Amino acid sequence: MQRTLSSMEYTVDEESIALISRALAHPVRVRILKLLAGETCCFTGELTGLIPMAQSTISQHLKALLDAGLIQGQIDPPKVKYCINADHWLLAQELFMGFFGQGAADGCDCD
Amino acid sequence: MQRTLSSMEYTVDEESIALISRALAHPVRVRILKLLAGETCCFTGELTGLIPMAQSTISQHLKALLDAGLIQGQIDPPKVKYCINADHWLLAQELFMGFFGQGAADGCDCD
DNA sequence: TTTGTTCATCGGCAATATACGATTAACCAA
DNA sequence: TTGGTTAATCGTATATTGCCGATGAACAAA
Repeated sequence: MQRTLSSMEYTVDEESIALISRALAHPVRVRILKLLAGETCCFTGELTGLIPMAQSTISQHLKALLDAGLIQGQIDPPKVKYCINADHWLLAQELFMGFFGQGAADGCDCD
Repeated sequence: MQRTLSSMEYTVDEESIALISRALAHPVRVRILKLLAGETCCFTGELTGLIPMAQSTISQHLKALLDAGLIQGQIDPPKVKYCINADHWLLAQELFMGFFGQGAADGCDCD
């Protein structure tokens, strides 16, 4: 995410929405989240069976979701369990609700 | 958005969420949407006065939002009015509500 | 027609994202 | 200790993104 040289400052919410959106910006990550949200839990190994991508690639996508705080992992050697990070999930939900809930209601004379 | 060689197919919703998320994945675009949604009505390229970026850069960001269907433009020579695309905005809202509304409620044995 | 205004698009550069195979790290079991 | 299993990380190639200045297109006004 390249930034301009000029000092452009964003609010925490703006940054948060952008950060979470980046995590959701690839359909396979949306798919993974759906799988994790549906099932109680999941191993990485099971995902490799469900998603036709290299194991390393899936691991990268999981890392992206981890970095965004949308999921969490728990080591259960030699496997790793991944699941939705409920707290952050709720925060993200509220964040997007607030964002999409704003404006666009009072019409626009472009129509 | 590079795709795997293997035939990975996604649902319409998954693709839509990824597409809209890509549009929201940069804080300046979130800011622009807030500005457009916040002001009573349409906005023009006075955005260049509010955002310390080159005019061409802002135009590119507007195009990204246009392509995602989140905003719409109306030519009013020599200016262009932009505003939230209310219809698509509502669809996006419902899409994300449905997405964030799923799962994460029935707990997870990772905790 | 000429000039001025506004916005989109082009070209170029640097940074990031995505994919893969290969390797490494961690751990259990024999 | 040795071997097997699982997942993260490394290295690399390619595609995309983001920024800018410069140019082009469209149109109103003089």
